[in-house]
Amino acid sequence: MFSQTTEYALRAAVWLAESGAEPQTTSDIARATQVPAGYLSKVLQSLGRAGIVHGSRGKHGGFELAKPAGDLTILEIVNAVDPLQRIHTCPLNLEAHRGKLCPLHRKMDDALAAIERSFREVTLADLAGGEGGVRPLCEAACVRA
Amino acid sequence: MFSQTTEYALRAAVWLAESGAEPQTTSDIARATQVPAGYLSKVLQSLGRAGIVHGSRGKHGGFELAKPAGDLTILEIVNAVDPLQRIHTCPLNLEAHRGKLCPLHRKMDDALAAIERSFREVTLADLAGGEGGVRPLCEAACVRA
DNA sequence: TCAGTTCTGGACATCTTTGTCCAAATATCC
DNA sequence: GGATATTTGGACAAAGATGTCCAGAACTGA
Repeated sequence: MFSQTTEYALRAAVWLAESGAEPQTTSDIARATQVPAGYLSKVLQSLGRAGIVHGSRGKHGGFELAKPAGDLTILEIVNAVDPLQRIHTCPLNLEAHRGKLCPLHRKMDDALAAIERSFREVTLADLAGGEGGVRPLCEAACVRA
Repeated sequence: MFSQTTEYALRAAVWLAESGAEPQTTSDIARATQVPAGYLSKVLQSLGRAGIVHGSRGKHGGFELAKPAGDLTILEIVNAVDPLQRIHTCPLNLEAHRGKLCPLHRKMDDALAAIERSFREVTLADLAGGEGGVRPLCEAACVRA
């Protein structure tokens, strides 16, 4: 349902939100989030191009969030790597009842709209807090190795 | 977000719900729903194995719903071809806080739960009615060629 | 300047999804 | 029984998603 890439991007973003100002190298993040390092590199590049993270090179380089965690929503992360495609017109390419969706696609788009709404309301800061007694990602991962 | 296969399966199911008792051949359905016939054949086979449709061979053969349209939910169709995977445990394979999800995956699973709930409430009969002034699939497709 | 570190971007490998094609099995009609 | 219509299932092809690898650019510290 959610692509692997989306999952990876979110894990990385949450990790960065937790890491505060310290730039995290690709391999740091890979270790913590259990994402294949080579692929994570690609994902971080996407997030970079989308203006969500910022990478700096050389010693003490790495990735940081490009904005405060409270200003970055889950939706932005998702849309950066694998955009949530709303259904605007019936996929059967017909001109009839322009714009208005048939009952099936109306229902499907409603579901997408609900996800969009719910993801727009949550920022990385909300997730990084560890509210509810459970730390972000998973407890053990948060024991920063 | 929803796979091509899911989309195709739903279109076919809605079409069959509209068609009542008349068995529809694969190519009938393919034409009406604009799905590649060869692939649709595979999708219908999946739906058959899941007990959602029933195919009969030979002249006057084709596919029909295996149950009344009012007894088949969207969720059943979706789960037959591309099961909605809830998130039961943190994907980071850690033993910590067994069962309890971290904030990120809690949020993601909530979204999945909402879809599941909403799809469980809608039957093919609901969609086939054409309520709201818009016929199922798309108007033009319903002009049965 | 030099060595070491890290991102960047491209080429490529692998796996999954989507799509095509066809022979065989089964049903109907004459 | 023979001709035709249709599903069934398998093999294969094409495209996309995921994953690997490496050469080069850019930064840091000495």
